[in-house]
Amino acid sequence: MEDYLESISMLAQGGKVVRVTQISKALGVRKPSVTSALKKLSKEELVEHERYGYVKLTDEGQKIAEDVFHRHETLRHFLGEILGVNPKMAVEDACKMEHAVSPITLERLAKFVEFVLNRPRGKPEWLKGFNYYFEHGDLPPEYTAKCLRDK
Amino acid sequence: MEDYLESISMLAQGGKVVRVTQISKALGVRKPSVTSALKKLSKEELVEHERYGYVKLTDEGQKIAEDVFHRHETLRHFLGEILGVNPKMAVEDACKMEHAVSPITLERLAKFVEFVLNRPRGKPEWLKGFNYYFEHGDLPPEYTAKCLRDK
DNA sequence: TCCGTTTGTTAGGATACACTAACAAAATAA
DNA sequence: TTATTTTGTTAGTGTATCCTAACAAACGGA
Repeated sequence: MEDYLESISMLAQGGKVVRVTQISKALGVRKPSVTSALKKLSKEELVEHERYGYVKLTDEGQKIAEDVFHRHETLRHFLGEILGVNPKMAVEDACKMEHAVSPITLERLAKFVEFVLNRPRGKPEWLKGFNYYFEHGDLPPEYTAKCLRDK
Repeated sequence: MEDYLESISMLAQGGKVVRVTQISKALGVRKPSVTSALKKLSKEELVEHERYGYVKLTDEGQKIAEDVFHRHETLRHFLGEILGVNPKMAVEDACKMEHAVSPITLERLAKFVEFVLNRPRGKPEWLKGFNYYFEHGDLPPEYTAKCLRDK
């Protein structure tokens, strides 16, 4: 259900109206699945939807959608920019993982991503070291040199 | 189903025999759920189990169990030792996430954890900086000092 | 050995999704 | 305005899990 909310929110960007067919395509499910999801979400007061009409999120629904989106983006950034997973797979995995992360963990992950990518400024050296390590299974020359020097 | 395999594998550690009740308790589900899971896993040749008897993993089942366990441990380490999530929650979140991570992403995560915690040796300084940042919402004094100096 | 407890199974049902087929409403084009 | 196409709904199914209640097998002590 979270995916439906997230998708509706995305499709509504810029004040556009949202219809069943769009949601169906966005999520890769058939239209009857959308209809029944909407029925359920209406009952929970997360969307407004009348037969054959447009779909709109309630405030509560919008809040949840934004939360899911935030989880998604945090994971996507972590996977893509820190682990170096390719963009397509980063999105796919983020989609699956976004429903499994607890709020507290997510908050820490968000801070982590922010810390690594922006503090004190820009991507740190060690992350480049990690990329090298991942590609070559060993540390880059300067690390090794430093290690030897330290001995 | 993966959870069943993982659990059976854990319970069998050290050559111990495994029974339905144990699995039931380990996973927090009722015994009929275990019985039917075993029926299914038997059909897929992942476990051996005859009525009222012990439960054993096949080689194939053991392989999958170990893979799940590896995913679990990788995630747990990441959450606990890098993000600093408390141990109990690290386990819980790892349990939920372990079924959502693709193999490629998992491999990168494993390398990342190894890199951060062991290369070139021990926990790096910046990770302590992160912990401080998370607690105080700001960088520790030495970072700030370094920043100013660099200016 | 036989009776109660523990352990495991069967039967039947609930929920959360998804799907197809068939139909109904709305929109569009002739 | 009527015919056609597009869009959305309903009805009925299927699969994956879980559950409870009731029963059956196995185990262990008196």
